[in-house]
Amino acid sequence: MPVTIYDIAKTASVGVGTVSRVLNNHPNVSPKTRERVLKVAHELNYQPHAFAQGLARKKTNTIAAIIPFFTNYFFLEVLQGIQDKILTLGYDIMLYGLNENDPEQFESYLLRATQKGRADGVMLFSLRLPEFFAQKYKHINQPMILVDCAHQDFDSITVDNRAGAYAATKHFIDLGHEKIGMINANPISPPAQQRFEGYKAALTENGLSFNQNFYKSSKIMKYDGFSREAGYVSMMEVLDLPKDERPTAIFVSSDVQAMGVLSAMRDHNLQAPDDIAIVGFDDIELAQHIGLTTVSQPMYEMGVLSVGRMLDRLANRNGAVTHTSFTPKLIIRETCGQLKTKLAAVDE
Amino acid sequence: MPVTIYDIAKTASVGVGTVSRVLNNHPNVSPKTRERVLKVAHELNYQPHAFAQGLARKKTNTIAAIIPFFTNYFFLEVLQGIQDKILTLGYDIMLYGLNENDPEQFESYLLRATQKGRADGVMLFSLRLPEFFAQKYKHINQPMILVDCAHQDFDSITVDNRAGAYAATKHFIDLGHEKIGMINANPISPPAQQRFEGYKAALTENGLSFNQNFYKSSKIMKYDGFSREAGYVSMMEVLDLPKDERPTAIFVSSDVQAMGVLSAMRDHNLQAPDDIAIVGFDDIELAQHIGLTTVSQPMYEMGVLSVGRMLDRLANRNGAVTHTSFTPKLIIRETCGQLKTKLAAVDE
DNA sequence: ACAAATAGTGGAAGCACTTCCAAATAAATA
DNA sequence: TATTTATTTGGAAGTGCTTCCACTATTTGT
Repeated sequence: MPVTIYDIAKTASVGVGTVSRVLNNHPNVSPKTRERVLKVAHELNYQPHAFAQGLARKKTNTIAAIIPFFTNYFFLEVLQGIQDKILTLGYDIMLYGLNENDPEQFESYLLRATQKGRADGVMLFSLRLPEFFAQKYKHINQPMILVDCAHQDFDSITVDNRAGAYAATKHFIDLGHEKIGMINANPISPPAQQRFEGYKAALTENGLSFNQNFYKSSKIMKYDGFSREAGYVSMMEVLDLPKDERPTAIFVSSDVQAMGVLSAMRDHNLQAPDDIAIVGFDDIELAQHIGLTTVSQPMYEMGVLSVGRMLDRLANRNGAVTHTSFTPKLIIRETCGQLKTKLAAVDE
Repeated sequence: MPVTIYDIAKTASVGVGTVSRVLNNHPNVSPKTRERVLKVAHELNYQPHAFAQGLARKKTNTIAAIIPFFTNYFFLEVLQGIQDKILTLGYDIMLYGLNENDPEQFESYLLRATQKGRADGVMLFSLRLPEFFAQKYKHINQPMILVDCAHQDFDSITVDNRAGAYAATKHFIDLGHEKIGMINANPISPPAQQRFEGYKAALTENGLSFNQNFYKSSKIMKYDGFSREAGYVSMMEVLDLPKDERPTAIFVSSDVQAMGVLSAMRDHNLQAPDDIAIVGFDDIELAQHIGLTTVSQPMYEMGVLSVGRMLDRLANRNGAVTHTSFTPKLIIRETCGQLKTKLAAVDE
């Protein structure tokens, strides 16, 4: 039933080699034969068998993507970038979506994605690569590129969390704030650490000192503390402080957390930016709906770029490992407020 | 370099047939041989070649999913359901994500997903299947199952839009509203039509008449009018009406649109539910953050079920076509307000 | 017109597996 | 113990394609 190149060969009275050559645009086949074969192929409604091609070519034309489906939808836009780029290049995407932060499931996906003959390469998103796996994997001749996470032995594309956090904090300083706090996710997460560093650097490099009372990090493990609940809890702690000991502005390490922060404020009948100014991080879709000032990452571009890296790597397996970092940019909306002086003028 | 079953066969001094039998848990292989082969396979760190298996078995163990990435993130949760279910079954997912509503891209994905030897079946999400393709496809012996869309010739899993809209509208009626409006997406979209029908039915079956002035449908083509902008524009029209001619409650055909509706209200210094009560449809993540009453679809379950259908179909290609419909349920939050009488008592 | 180079072609071998068939071995029956 | 039956086993054939090698047909040069 399914038509193969043998059927074409027979019908067009040529050899299978010739058919293959025509189909793959190899030179060295006369125009008349080429045309005849093409005609027959079309008439028979021929479709190449993907797996057979893959087997013979030792190439799957597929790349695997392991993506955390939970938290912040960061991946979604990156995925869109990848999608657009990759399909124009004739590759397909094999999707492995983690629904929760389960190391076992992660590993099983990793194993599966890296199975021989399944995909030409794998892309890993926002997931910490277990060291033992990295070691094991290095010897396999299959490229892996890391997006929003890093490992010295593999190509990576990341966002400069430190710079983003710095920009957010600096913005508060420029607005005239002096009591600037931060609500962080769980510090075991590298991005959380980096964002904290940026925050601290902005403070100290601009003549403000780091005040432990204004800094809350989460101990919640789920989603590494990048959750609405974590933000809520931390903000509640902040609001336990007497009114005049509270920070006047808070940089929150993610937009989802900022959602929780905002809820906590509402529960205390407080408003951003009037009572406390807020800046988030990520620029999830929600952010624009609620007017959250936040730090935006060029997600789509990261996706596109990561595909480029993958192809480079596929073409040249032994090139030097590269690490690319994008600088995120501050998107100013309502929750950060305006210049303090201006505000004061209006208020009083 | 890569180890094949021949390597195992040689090392274990058995034939390749035996190796294959062991690896596939066929009976008729003595315990000792089985053990020996297994041991060697493990020592050599053997991994079966996915494509070679696929070719020989005439089965890819992959299913393709064509999904619109744009609008309402409905698909995301469905995808999670699919993901969880499918991987436990040993299948992989090939992802084809449409970034925009581009028929050409859609068709190219469709072609690709249905390519011979690429996937065992394809799942189509929220996408209208072109009739010519349906006809063409029917003859291919590859299952296709439709999620959130339908076609008589293929299995489908949908949501009962009519029932959902009915429930939303009925809720307003129960709350005592009499001037109940609807802001709809573009009526060319089947779900939009169905939701409109449900709205209308609820009205007429409960002694209220349909008032053309309270109904606004969108002419916007982008996303079939399921967008924030569309909602905003329609609501602005509504708000052009003199205050006492406006509806007191509005059912909006999607949550994204409801976002726009709410913005429009804010721009007029109006609040839900105090000034106008609002109910949406979809229950996107946003909805709970902003307290939007809405109609929720069992998305995860739909994903899980769709995988089940796919496997059934894979096992029995000639069974009767099935159409499953889920009844969505009303999630009551803040934007719909409370009983009119109660409200009045508080207000005055 | 003839040799030498080139273009075009058929088909075998290989890709890494599964599966079937026949042969060999072991177990069970008489 | 001889014979039948059941269990194991090796390996060839097949899956649909690419690629290489040898061979033929066509040009080109002289």
